[in-house]
Amino acid sequence: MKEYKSEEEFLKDYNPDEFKKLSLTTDILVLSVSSTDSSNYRKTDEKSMSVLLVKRDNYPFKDMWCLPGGFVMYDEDLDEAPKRILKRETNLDNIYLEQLYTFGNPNRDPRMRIVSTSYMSLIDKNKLNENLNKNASWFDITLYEEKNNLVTICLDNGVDTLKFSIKKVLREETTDRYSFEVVDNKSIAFDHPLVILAGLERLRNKLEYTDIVFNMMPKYFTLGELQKVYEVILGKKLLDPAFRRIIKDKVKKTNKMKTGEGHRPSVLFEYKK
Amino acid sequence: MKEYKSEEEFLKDYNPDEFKKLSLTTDILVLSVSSTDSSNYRKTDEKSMSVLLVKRDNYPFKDMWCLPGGFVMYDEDLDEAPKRILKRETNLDNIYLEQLYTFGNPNRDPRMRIVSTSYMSLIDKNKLNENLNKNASWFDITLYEEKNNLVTICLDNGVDTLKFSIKKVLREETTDRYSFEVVDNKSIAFDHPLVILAGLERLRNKLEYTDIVFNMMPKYFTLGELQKVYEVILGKKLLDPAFRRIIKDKVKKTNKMKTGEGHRPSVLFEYKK
DNA sequence: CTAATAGTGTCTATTAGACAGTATGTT
DNA sequence: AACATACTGTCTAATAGACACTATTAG
Repeated sequence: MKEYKSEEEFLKDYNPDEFKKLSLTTDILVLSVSSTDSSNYRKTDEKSMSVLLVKRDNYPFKDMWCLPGGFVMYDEDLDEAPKRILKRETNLDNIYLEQLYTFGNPNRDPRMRIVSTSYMSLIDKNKLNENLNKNASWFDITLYEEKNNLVTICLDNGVDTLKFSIKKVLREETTDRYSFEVVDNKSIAFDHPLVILAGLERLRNKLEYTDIVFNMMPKYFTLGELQKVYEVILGKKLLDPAFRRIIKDKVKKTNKMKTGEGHRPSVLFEYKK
Repeated sequence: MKEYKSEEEFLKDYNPDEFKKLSLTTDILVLSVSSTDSSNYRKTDEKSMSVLLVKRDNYPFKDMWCLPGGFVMYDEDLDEAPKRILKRETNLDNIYLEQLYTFGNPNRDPRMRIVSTSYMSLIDKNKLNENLNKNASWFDITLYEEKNNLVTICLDNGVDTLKFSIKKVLREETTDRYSFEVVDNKSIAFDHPLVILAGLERLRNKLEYTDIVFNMMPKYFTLGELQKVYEVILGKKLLDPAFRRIIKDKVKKTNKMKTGEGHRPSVLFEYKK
């Protein structure tokens, strides 16, 4: 190994191709909450989680649905890539984004070696007024609970239904060593089932110890609405008094009311930092 | 854009250099617990967190300390790279590893664009019997609590003392959007202060809802030892009865005892899955 | 005996879970 | 009036925090 006298000298002589380079992409799991209009005028809307998918118009996985994503540019900050792509797909800026996980199986893309850093984004759907890219669509998420470490996720946009299963595999003798394996997937491209599952779990965990949920809420909301969002993320019903105790320090009462719902009006709240 | 009839045809024609490729490395935060012998023969050893650093023998950052790491090979699974590097540095297999975060600032490495996926590893130091690589050394960690979002970390291996500070910066109006910025660092290479801080926080959080801590423990341990490990990770004292309530379902009593400590002997426990 | 840690009993304070009740709009 | 949700009071169960006490070894 040659000896250098200074970092400058070393850098001048450095061969950047000593190790074969690879490609880096980013995939964005955009999550939101959907309301499905109730048939009964009195009943409040049912809510469900939804994820933004785009239809691939080119190979590989042509005509399949996948998470929005793209290549990270050589000079681009890793955190900027998902922002750029989100802007392209939703025409929105300043959206909540957090890094989820980096997937690096050598065979995850048929083209070549591509490592992908996934991000999770939470948005309030009401913010996009017809700004959605034409090839993008919201899919409602149904998560079937795990029997012997198998999770099945069903996505539905009213036209297409995508269904896949993921198996949680204990790898070694050490504690806390799970890997996830897609066992049944003909409907969604790449390893995106893993991204979706990882994101849903992250969201569920962060719900209790962060204020992350307010990124999915409009500025003003009723506690009933907020509770329904909690319930759909956690996948279980909550008792009213318990829920109100938990969130009482996170929200601020306004003097606005939501009326015209076929029942007693409710006070609108806003997020209190 | 050319139309292809099949994925095979597309792949045959695919230009892998459409986007400029980059390099991917991995950095491993190896954490363990150190005991510093007490002067008083009766007193139990003080414990502290420790991190494994290696001295760089080449540019860039020549002669500075940094986390063990290296390039991810083109054909290598991302998860395999840290295993390989850990084997090289500690000669140990089957060690707990989890992915931490991927750092992708374009200027984080002076050589070229290098994105780095960091991993956290937890080990029981007793497992390495002189197997440590010569250029590697354990540094005790002291974490000075944050005043106005500033964290200072001090690392000490008995010879060198490394000190740096990290500032937590609220980025935008959205909830839960922090970025971290190294404000004072002349002692440790790359953006490794961020990796260390991220890992310590991850460990602290996971302590309460996982069994991750047992990766740092020997097969048999006393509850006093386990409690000291909890205390050094959390940075605060715990009350005995409360601690024993919390871990009672995670440990199994053995019929072994630890004696000769200058005070009442204690029962040895082992991890119960 | 003393110093030091091991280990337990119990009281209290806080938090979580459950249920029942009252309130108030729309149709 | 009936329905559906809004909102609250209160009891109980479970958990967390605190303190005090006993136990047991080496020296």
